[in-house]
Amino acid sequence: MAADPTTTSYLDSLNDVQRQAVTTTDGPVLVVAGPGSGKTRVLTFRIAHIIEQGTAPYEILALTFTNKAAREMKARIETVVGKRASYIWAGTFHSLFARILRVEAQHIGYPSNFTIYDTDDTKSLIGSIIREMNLDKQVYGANAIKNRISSAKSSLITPKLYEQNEELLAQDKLANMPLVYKIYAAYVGRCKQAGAMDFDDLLFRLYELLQNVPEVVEKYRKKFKYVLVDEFQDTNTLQYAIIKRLVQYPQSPRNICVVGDDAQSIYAFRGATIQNILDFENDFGTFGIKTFKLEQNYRSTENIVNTANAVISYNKRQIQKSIWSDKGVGDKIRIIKAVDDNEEGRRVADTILEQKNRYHLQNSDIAILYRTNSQSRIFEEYLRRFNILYRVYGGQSFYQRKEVKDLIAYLRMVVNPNDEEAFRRSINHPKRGIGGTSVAKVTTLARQEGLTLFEALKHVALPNRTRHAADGYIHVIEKAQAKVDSADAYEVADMIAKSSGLTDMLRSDKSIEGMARLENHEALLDGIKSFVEDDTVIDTDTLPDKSLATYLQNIALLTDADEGDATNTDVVTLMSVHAAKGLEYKSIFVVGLEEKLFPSWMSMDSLDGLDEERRLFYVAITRAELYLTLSYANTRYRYGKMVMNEPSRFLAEVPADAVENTTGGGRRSNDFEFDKVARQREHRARVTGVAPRNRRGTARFAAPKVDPATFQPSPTDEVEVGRTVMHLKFGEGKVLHVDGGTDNRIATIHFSELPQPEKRIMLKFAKLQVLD
DNA sequence: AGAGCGCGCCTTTTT
DNA sequence: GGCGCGCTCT
Repeated sequence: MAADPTTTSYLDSLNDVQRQAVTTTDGPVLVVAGPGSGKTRVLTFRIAHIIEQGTAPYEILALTFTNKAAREMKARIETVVGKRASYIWAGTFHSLFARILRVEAQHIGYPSNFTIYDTDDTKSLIGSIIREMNLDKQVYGANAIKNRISSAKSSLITPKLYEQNEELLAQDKLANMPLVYKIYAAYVGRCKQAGAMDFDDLLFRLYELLQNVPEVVEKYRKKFKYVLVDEFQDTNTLQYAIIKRLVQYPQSPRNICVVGDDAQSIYAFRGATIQNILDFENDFGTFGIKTFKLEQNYRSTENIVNTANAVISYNKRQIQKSIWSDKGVGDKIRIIKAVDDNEEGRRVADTILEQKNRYHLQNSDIAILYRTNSQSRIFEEYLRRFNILYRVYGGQSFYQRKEVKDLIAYLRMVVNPNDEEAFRRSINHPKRGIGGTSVAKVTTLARQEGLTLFEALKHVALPNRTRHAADGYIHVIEKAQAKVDSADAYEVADMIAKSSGLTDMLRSDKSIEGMARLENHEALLDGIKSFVEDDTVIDTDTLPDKSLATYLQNIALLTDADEGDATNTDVVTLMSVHAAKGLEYKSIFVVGLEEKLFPSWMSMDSLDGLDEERRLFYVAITRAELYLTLSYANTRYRYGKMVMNEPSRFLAEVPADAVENTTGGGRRSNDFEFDKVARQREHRARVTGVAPRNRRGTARFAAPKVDPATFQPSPTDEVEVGRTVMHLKFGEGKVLHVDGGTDNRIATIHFSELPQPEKRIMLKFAKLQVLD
């Protein structure tokens, strides 16, 4: 196709290697991309280029590591190719595969309403199995077994293969857990029976599907003309096997592009292997593989890039490349030495204030990165005292909170009554007098008769009073089930919140924590409501699905980082180094640089472990554009005990000439004074109950821009091109365009108050008031 | 069956 | 230091 003006304009903004990586669309391509080298630009332009050349967007599969990365990518492609971008199959492995499995589940004996078990469900189910097998749970730790099962699945090892694998059996014997293979088999059976898949199953079951059902694999091979994989260094054996299944077959065009950086591989702990990059070169070597190395770093100053290079050179095994920058030497790296974790927190907050003043930085230019999520607390404390707004990513997500999971358990029961973990969670919560003994009876009957727990509950012999309670529970679930096809997710959820007694139970708890729980409970209902009312078009090739089942599958794959940034965007970011991958900030603080913390004590006994920690440190420092500050404390509290730590070995690997000269220890004379005042303030806050809790608040769901009381939705046939309309959430907007079928009209509306003003709105769900 | 108390474990990192 | 689990008593 001849280059039209738009085509050339985006290609012009790339350097030579980038442009080649973009325009070499056909055949296998490996892009090795250093930090800040424009990897995302290449990926997005490449997809845009493929579309410009005439491929339909829905024929492109783009696998990213996080939902956020996928969303960003789509938004950026949209600026080149327009609205068509929304049809691209871009998302995480887990979310896109769940979407396929929902359609194809029947081929592998699963309902399309399958439940997704999260980590808690998995652990709890493994716990039940251990108990039922009468094993000592001191010896058989649920966590260890979960990891064992997870890595088996990630390496394509079924229970059957596990049982035949001498090496794995020997390892288990050595760990005093010779029966892991039996637990694994039982676990897989129970998941299947419950109509549930854990995170690994979303990959593994899809792999099985592609392996065993020819018409399905045909269908998706035909559908996906181009496949792209971001962060390829973090894929595991199973993920790569799926990719190969899709693109590696006779007569395949092998239009596969993987982008990655071996130096940024930080997920070996969950089965990711750099081996995939090497294998990729072998697997596609005979099919004219093209390799491009992006080595110019456009993000960071020379000081930062040189430091990163120096640090990573301590790792022996790596793909040769030389990352360079021409952004000038830049500021020296600062190192904060603190006597304890408190001082570390205070001095980091102090430095943030100083940088904001000196360099005119916004809060949003700054991030604090730590090795473990538990380190966030102390920084939160001092940022709060200094009146610096912040947001913590990671840790417990909203949907992991107990009170939220309690209501979700009921919703899961409604959608999939076979869901064993949802049953256990909801059966006696709120308390209705069905305790351990009764549940044990139910479980026994279920095992004997091969029934699900919910079925068994209906038939099991129980004392009168308990029988009555059980019938009440069954009624709550079944009444909601009767409604689930005719009502939307919110109506069902609202009904069950009341009929289960959950709302009443939370209302009666007047303690501060109780009120926070009630708030979260209500926030969940609000969230479901906005899911139902959300009338923007996301995946236009499928009709919007407001069912409870869809809602549940959506939230199961949400992580904390995906949740709304809607309210206040000028905040300092706090997160783990892992969560920071792919992001960049003008100023970065890497904190807690101590032996046994960073590198983690868990990884210190192996060279591979240490290498991965070093790559993690490499990822951390390469997030910085202009300013990099490293900090450590000589002592800190861990499990309530004071521990002493040596400074991290990684600090010694930072070149001395890149570091700012700090003469004289750096203690300020008023440090102690400040401490005293601050402590008193903190104490007062605790006593009066104003102490900050619930760090993420409930504002996660965007507040309506319009007063709902005066808002009057107009009939949708009044929505026409050129009219000014009011939307409950997006405010005032102008209708640019209306399309779609008669029974599904879609309006394109420009909302001037939004950062991305153009929205596509489905009129059949729309809440719009026509103003003139 | 449920409330209350003490013990022990936890902390890597995430979809 | 805090949470979850199990034991014991009612």
